[in-house]
Amino acid sequence: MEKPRLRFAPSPTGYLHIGGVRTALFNWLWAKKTGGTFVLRIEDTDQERSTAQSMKVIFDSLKWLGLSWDEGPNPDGDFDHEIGTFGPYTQMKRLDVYKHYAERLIQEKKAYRCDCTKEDLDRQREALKRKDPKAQFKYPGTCRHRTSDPQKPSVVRFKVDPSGSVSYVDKVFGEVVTPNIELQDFVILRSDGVPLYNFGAVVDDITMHVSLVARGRDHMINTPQQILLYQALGASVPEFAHLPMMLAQSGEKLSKRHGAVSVGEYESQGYAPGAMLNYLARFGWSFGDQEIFSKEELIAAFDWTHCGRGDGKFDPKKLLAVNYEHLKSSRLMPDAEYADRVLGFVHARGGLDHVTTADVMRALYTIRDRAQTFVQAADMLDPFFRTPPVMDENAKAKFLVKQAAPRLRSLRDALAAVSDFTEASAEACMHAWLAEVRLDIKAVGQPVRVALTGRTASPSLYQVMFVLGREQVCNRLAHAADIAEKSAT
RNA sequence: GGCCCCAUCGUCUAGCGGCUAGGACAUCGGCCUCUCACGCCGGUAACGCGGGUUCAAUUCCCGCUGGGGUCGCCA
Repeated sequence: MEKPRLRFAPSPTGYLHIGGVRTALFNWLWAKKTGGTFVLRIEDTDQERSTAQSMKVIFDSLKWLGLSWDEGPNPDGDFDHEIGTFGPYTQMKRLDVYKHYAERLIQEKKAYRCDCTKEDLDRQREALKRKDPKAQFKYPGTCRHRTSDPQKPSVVRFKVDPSGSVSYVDKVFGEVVTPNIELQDFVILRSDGVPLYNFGAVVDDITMHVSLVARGRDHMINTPQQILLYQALGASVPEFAHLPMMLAQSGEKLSKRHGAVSVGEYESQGYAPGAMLNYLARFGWSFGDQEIFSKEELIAAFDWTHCGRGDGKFDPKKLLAVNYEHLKSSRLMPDAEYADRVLGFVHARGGLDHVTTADVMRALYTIRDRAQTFVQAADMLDPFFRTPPVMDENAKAKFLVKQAAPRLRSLRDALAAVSDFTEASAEACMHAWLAEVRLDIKAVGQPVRVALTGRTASPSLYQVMFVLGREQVCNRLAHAADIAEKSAT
């Protein structure tokens, strides 16, 4: 079998949607698995909505996710830079290509110019609706057998033979048959020479030798028209794989109304790209009971036969759980990568610019299995690096009370005498001290925790002590004792 | 409304004629415990309905119902 060529063809009209990412991912996975080619093409023919900024967002998101493309625009260089055989793949730079193919179809009488105006058609549509509300409007073929007025602006329409039918075997849905009678003479080129989706995509997929088109099920309706175009242009028809939709919890189309839907939001909320990919891959695809995958495992396991056909609902809670699986210590992410990623979130908290990767590495083990996101992780790390730690007012009021002051001082004195300050020696020291002052750890644990971290929840006290170091621990205990002293209670 | 697609726990899913219908997330108990988590143990929870086919249907066929997609000089 020849190596497949796949593509992801988003239009730059906003952020990169997680539904789009799933489409990109399935294409990418199959290309990686088969040694095929993954092409990125920007479909910017909707000039009203396309922006250079959202094109950049697409590049950035794809790069963050690690979904690298083999051919397509090079965002790091000049857009005119050629990569591989083709490129850059932005449709607005290929207008003459579409025009050429459209011209050919006209020559061969497979398409014709039509100068019916949009207003005319709208009027006809409404008139029909008034006469028979249930009737379906189709272009009546007004210009099919006449020569359009060259003075008037005209579109190019593709002739559809109403007899016969189009059929193809979808890699996910199986055989799909559409009678041509359901179709109509559709527009392939606008009056301004810009191609419409169906035509642009087909011409591009032909010239870019795309052999498998995998896209959302919302495009399934376009496939018959596109196949007709392939045939009319004498090109071989690619394979198709349509993916079921990812809907919001409400069952509606996923949109901003239903919470975060753009890749960028998840990035800034502290999700790992691998987790995002893992969740999306397992959505509508399965591999026995396995839920957690590295990228490599995904590539090895992916196939089309285990793609489901039913639409699904996006579940942010499960995504969060999958993210935790990727963040906790495991084969999925080495400490160094974790530290690298979380450092940015630490710095983003402000006032912690001095913190280095090495600092994070030292404290990492205390929080790695506790944080679900990098944002949470950075928050947990905060007390280690900020001196004095930010005091939670409620924690202070509840635990740094008068009674605690002498205890904190006494403990400080005990810890100050420990020579080799480790997790174990700190623990041993504290136990000895507890025995000496005849207190239960439950009586002093929280005051100590608040003294050291400013919070009522933290990693193990001894881990915190070890990471902070003896001097910091003693200072913080003394500082907290002073606060407790002045407490009203 | 026409055309098209789909249908197993709340959610993502396994199942491809015979299973106590399995897993994961969520949820609810319990254990662990210096706090919060983590972890561990256990529970609740699904084959939409009606006809067929068959010795036997979650599984195959038909209808219904429900959900979704799409009906542009958007993609």
